[in-house]
Amino acid sequence: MDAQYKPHDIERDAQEFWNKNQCFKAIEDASREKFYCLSMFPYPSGKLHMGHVRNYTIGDVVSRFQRMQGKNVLQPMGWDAFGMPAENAAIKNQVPPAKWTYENIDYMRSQLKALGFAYDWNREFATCDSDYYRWEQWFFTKLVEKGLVYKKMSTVNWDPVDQTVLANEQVIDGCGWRSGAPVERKEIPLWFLKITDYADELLADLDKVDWPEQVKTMQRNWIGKSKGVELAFDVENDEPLRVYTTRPDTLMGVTYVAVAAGHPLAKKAAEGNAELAAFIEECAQGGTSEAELATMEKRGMPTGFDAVHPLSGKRVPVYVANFVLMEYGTGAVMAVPAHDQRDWEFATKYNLPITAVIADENGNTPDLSEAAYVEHGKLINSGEFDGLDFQQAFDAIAAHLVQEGHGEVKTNYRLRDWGVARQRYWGAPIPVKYGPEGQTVPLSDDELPVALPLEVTVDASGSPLKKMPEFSELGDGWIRETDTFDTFMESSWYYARFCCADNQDAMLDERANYWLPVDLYIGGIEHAILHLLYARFFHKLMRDFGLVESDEPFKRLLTQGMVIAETFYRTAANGGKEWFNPADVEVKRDDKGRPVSATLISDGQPVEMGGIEKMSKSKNNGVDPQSMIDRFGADTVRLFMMFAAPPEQSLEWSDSGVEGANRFLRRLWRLAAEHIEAGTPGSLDVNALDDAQRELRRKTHETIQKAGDDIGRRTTFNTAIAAVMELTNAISKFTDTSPQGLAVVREAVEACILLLAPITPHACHALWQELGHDEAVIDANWPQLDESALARDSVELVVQVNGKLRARIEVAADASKDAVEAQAMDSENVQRHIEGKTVRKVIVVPGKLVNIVAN
RNA sequence: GCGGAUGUGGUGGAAUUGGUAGACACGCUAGAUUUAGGUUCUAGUGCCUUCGGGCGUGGGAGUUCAAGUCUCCCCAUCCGCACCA
Repeated sequence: MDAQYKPHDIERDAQEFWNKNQCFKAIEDASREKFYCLSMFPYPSGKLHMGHVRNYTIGDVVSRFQRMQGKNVLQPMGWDAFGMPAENAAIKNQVPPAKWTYENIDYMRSQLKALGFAYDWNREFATCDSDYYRWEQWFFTKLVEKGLVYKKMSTVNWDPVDQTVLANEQVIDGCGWRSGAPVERKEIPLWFLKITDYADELLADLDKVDWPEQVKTMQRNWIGKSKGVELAFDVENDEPLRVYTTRPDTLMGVTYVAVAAGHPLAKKAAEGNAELAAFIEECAQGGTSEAELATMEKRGMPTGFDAVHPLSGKRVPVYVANFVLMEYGTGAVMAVPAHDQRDWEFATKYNLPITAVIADENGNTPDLSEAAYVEHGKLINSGEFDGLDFQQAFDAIAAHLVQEGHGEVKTNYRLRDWGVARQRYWGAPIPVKYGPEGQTVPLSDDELPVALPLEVTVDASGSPLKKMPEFSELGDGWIRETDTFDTFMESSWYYARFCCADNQDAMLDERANYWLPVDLYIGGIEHAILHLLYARFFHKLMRDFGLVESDEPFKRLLTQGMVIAETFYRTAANGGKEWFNPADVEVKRDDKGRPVSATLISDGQPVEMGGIEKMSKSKNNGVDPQSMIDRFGADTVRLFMMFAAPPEQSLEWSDSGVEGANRFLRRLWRLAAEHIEAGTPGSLDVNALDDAQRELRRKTHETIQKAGDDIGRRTTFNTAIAAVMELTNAISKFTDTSPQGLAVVREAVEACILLLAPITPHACHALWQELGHDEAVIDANWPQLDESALARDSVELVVQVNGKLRARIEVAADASKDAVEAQAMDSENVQRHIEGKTVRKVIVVPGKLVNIVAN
């Protein structure tokens, strides 16, 4: 055996072996338990970043672990290939998006292969392949037929200079990113999917999945089911204003009503009011993102109309307000400034009356001088409803409104229908055509697929499809829809297509029901709401069309944290910051190891330390995975990634941490080499071991137990690795080279290799062969725990006096409580600390501690 | 603004069910061997200390024999907010 650890040779050989033998080709087999492990597929942006490496290493570790548990494992990989960056690259470099995308895929595939991931590459596809998106188009036409799709006006960011729709990301400080012009909100007709039809089921089925509780909470809040009342304020000579409220108990506190700038009543009021018309126009300024709308300055203007309060009959003014949006709910809200903070701020600003109708916890009128009182409480100033609590008031007022024909109890959702149309080129064309008489018709099966033309010129002025008559004009006055699908459409069902990616005749087949649901889905926490909710929705749609049998796509979810790194910069003369990559910077430390300064290696001059941030291009703190693979090998990168932090937390990149991971692998290699050198072990006789041999063997089996639990149940790979490191440290200290000594070491070394095999598969592949095994380590079973090896004759307990550690005692494992207590009391240091005191109580926690309470 | 999370030595982190705070690693200090393959090995390393011990898990209160862990309040940072993927 080569005493040197040579990662590049080892990794090349192992990968060749896996390739040649098609080791990771997954075949459906109803007689075997399946395990479908999926990592969120990447957008082919150019090259892998550390976030990808982390994501895919987690998936690979779990896949290989499950394989060693005897499962039939599917781990596929593909490409989320449609999206804006390809169009941006096209504008910048005059390269067609398709060419750019497929070249990126080729490079990134080679990087994934270099990392040794156990993917079934036979199932690979890119979402921009027409073989993939054709089924999405087909399915969309079925949804149209079933009435789950509709078209309605919707607000988009409009760049008035470039005459194009902007994504929220392209709006910087309220201005278009290319033109710099102030962005406007514009209404255009768009296609929507009725996700709200499934709101209740999407909410209820969260109870069926094994997901992190915080993700489920986020989804529940996003769906936002609420029970309230929709009620009407009459308006003279006009339609009644309909509003929704979850607080009908505060209805008597309404002092004004606010409508959206686009509301018909606002438009009517503006007809004879130039000032109001100007204000309404101003309300169209700015972007559409919720964060922007929620944080902008709340402004309003009276319409001159009054609304009639449905309970009191009193008149309240109707305002136009910039924070009320036409497309959410009814486009109008009732305002209760005493009990809603936003209404309070608005009323304070415009000197509108504030009327308290809910008493505080002492039954008094709440103090409203600084803020609204938003808690529930008993009603006041509400006439016949005074004294009722929240629920009583809700019911009584709702009943009253229903009786008068002024309202109804209604369940509302915060969730809005999914707008799936994009005015962009690089996406799947929406399969719809429009007739000369204004007909809207989904394409028939024989008109599908609609292939996206690949040779195009992309510029900043809107979708090129609109300018391609050969695409959009169908003859006889018929034209094709030129909008494309939101890329969330493709990522909403790719996990199912992996089950039968080669099927040319159907979207899915029975193989999908063998593999689905995905047993473990791994990806970034940033997808906690949108992607995961859309995919769950799509799965239920497919189920209702008989394409899949399960209710949920992802049984278990692991949300990984970000990869972050130190940033370094210099401030330029103009005040701007120049960012330097950590690879080009040297950090100096004081004798306690604290970083004190940093210098740029190339010029030796100091740079500022800018704190630890998410790896990004803008801060230039990304570490290139490829350079790390070139330097240390894939196993070192994988090991560091899994060891540096638990998967759900953010992971701080550390060069010395990577060196440490590499050092460990070299040590492991040497340990195996020295063991082989030491001679042939005897056959292990567990009844003939001395104390030291039994102790090492116990450590081996404790490690087997812990590593299996950590990887399989807890997915805390870092602690599994730490446990194996402890075992290797124990092996290093164990110098017994007798036949039984060597046999115990052999068992320990094999355990290390098997336990690490999912994490550092190349090195373990080679070491397993060196130890003389014929089978490859990927086909080995996870090591078997021998419970009897864990047994101890005696255990160490700690003894506390009043909760403070005062002594340690060694007691027989089966010692009685009384015996333990007596031995604890016997201890010299304990006696010293209870001297002069009375022992009030002694608590014995078996196997753990004794606490003596004395005063 | 709303929703979700995080906070432990010089650093990353461990402590799984309320029961020994700091496993494992990085860094640093000292020493040894010399270091052809980004050497290796040994010892030390939370802070303070009168060497008895005291203090210590973002800050403040509380529950308990016992709190990093449970409850309440506060602070800081990060993620998402529907057209980034």
